[in-house]
Amino acid sequence: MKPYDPRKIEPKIQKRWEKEHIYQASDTSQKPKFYGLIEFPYPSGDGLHVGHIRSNTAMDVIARKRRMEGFEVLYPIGWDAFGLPTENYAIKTGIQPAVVTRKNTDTFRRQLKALGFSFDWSREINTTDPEYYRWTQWIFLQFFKKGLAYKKKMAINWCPKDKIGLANEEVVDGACERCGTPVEKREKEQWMLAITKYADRLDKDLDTVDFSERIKIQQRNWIGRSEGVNLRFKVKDLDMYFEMYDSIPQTHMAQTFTVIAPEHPQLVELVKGTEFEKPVMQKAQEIIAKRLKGIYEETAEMDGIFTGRYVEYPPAKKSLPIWVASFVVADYGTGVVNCSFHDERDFKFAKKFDIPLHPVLFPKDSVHAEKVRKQEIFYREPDGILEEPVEFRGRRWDEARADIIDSLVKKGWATKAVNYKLRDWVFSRQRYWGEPIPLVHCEKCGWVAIPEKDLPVTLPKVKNYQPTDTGESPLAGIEKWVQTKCPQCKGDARRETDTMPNWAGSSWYYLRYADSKNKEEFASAEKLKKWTPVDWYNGGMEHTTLHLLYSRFWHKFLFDQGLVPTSEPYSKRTSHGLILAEGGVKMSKSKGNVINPDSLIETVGADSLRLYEMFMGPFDQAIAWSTDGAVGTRRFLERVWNLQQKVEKEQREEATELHAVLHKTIKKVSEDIEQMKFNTAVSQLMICINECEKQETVVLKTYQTLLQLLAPFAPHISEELWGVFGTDKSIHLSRWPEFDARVIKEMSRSIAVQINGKVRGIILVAADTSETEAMRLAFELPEVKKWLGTGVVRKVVYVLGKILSITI
RNA sequence: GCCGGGAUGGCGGAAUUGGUAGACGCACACGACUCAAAAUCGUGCGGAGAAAUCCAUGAGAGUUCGAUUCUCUCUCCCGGCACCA
Repeated sequence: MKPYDPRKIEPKIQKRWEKEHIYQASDTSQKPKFYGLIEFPYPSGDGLHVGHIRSNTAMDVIARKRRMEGFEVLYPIGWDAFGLPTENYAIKTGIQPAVVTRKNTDTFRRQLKALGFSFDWSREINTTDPEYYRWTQWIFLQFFKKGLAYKKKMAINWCPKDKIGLANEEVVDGACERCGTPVEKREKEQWMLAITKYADRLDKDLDTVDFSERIKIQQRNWIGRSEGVNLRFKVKDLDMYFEMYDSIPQTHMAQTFTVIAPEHPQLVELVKGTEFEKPVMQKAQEIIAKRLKGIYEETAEMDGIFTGRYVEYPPAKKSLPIWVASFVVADYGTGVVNCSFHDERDFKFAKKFDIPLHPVLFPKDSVHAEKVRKQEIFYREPDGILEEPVEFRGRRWDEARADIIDSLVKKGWATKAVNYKLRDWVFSRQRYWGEPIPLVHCEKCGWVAIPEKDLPVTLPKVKNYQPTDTGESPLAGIEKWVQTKCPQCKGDARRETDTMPNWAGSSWYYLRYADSKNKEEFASAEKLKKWTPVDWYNGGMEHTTLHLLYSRFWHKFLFDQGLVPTSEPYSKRTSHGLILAEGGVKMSKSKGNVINPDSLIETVGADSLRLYEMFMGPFDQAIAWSTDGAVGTRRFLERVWNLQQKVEKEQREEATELHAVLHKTIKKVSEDIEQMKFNTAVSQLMICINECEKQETVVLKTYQTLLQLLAPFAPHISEELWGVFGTDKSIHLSRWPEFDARVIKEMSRSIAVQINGKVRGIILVAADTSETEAMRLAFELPEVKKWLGTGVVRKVVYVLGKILSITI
């Protein structure tokens, strides 16, 4: 027997797989399909991270198991290659981003292949390939044509040092990610995608998919659906009306004043020509300016001014003064809000500006109720008792909600309404390394789409990737590229110089895998029908509210256009935990604690590395790296290798206790993989190998089965040994083992004997031993005799195969 | 502040979802092999105790024959959101 040498075996096996194309998904196969997906990596200059390996291995294990279970498996790979790090590298070095990207993807490809993932490399895609982003642009144009892409002036994050517009995700704790300078806000025209039009379905349809609960909760929080009422009020002495949204209308009788957002478009009209006009507009400007600097966000400090106007408020038969307030924003609800004692912010504001309050909700406990009555403390609790409106006096705040809403609607004061926290998606970036937005601006025709036949609008090569002083994309500096003709009127026009965010290419990439070489469409209807939706998508928790939501939105839009066959892109979504450096801190280049996969493959081998990453801990939790642990899994594989010597050549049934352990292992490994409990699946394999080592010899069938169970985790060593002990056909195309429940059941088991709740002895019995028999065996034990003493048995609880509990 | 998830040996973690707490692995110690070391194999490994035994799953209570698991109260840690009316 040769010693186990992964450095020889692994490349050899990888070549064989490549030659036999065993991981290429067939579009015409009659087998049921399985589409497993991982988030395609951003090919950074640092090479593959051990975190990539963890999630890729997990899905590889699942894909390999599915293949062995008889599915036609699609497990594709590609590169999400547009983005800042590459652009910044280009700025620093002057090397073209496309060149840097090619170099980086080459490294990633080599590393991924060395790890033996069962990717279908024939479908490899790259978001920066014009043949790919042509369709990203095409999809954008569908949004544009349906009016879901629109331009809007809005505040963006601005780094005053770098003189550059920053995306929200490039702002960390209010400072520029790159230089740490505090970020300012600046008004700029931006392309927007109307994701809010889909807010309702993005929320509701979560019920139809198998996403882990915490992903659903996080998406729901982000969408922020809120149910309430809209009320319409007239401004006193003016022919002017305000709508306002109220999500807690139970306390509407407590409302004593109204606030309006300083940026509200109707504010000017409200105070025009009055003595209040000047001070109010001045204060509003002041608040807006402070907000742009982000001051209020930090301090929650309040500011405001009385406008001199009132709204007529029929429920209370009075008029409420209108104030401008710093805590109201124009882009949630309607930007106008009625305020009451029972909202903490309103309460604070009223106290600061001496605005009268009127509590209507009181705690049961009289001491506290008195304090509320005297308006000394803020109060709002679900079990509080209402005093007004009188028809609801004595009812609990939470329980009365539905009835109060009904009554408001009936009286004609309100209509039911829904609001969302979700905002439309800012889709422009003033950057070079992204998909050009395929639009031109013509003086006569406005914004005009580039005709389909002229797509893609390719990125021109530039000399200088440095953003301009004005915050425009470097593309704006290429006058030759910017100047063009209007496709509609053939007159002079100028190209849009903004590019798309890096979320664009990743919003639909899983569709392209179905038909990655198609030159006529982003993917053919037939192939989309064959492969979509994605059956299982694993990725990072950090993408829950951005990528995952964005791609669901794109997919739903495409579904509405009849371009994809399902309304949701992913049937199932799970997430992995981060891998931290040894000591539990974040792995980073600057800290010098990054683990290099190449050297690990060299020292312990790809199989050991894969196995360790599955064994290290619960898959969905963050965990610290330990290179010693990888050495441990290498030792395990050595033992699997050495077990060859004990294998009997003749095929026969296993007759020892090992038989039951083996079947238990088949069961546990099969079930644990489905639940992504890879750590316990691996430990069960270890238990089974330990059991094998105790035997004189191991039956061939047992060894074969073990190799099959190991195959998804350690595909190379199992393939190599399968060549000796299995068949000529790849182990990865063999049939996944099935367990025999009877064999497991027949296993004898030890049962604990408890006396007064404490374990005093253990009896070894068959699984179906009766209570009387168990009692008889228990009473024979000297420990039990001793503890029983002269006591009288008062109660016996016997759980089959688990415990015998005696109370004396 | 709101929402979610945690806390178990020296370390990563396991516990059939109410049934022998610490599986499996790492580290460590001792022994075998060796001139020696590494590798490998064997033994031990929560704490206290000579032992019987007792204590122990963040803290405190409760339910139960029996609680890491269920209920309540509290502490700490991690993640997400945050002027959302």
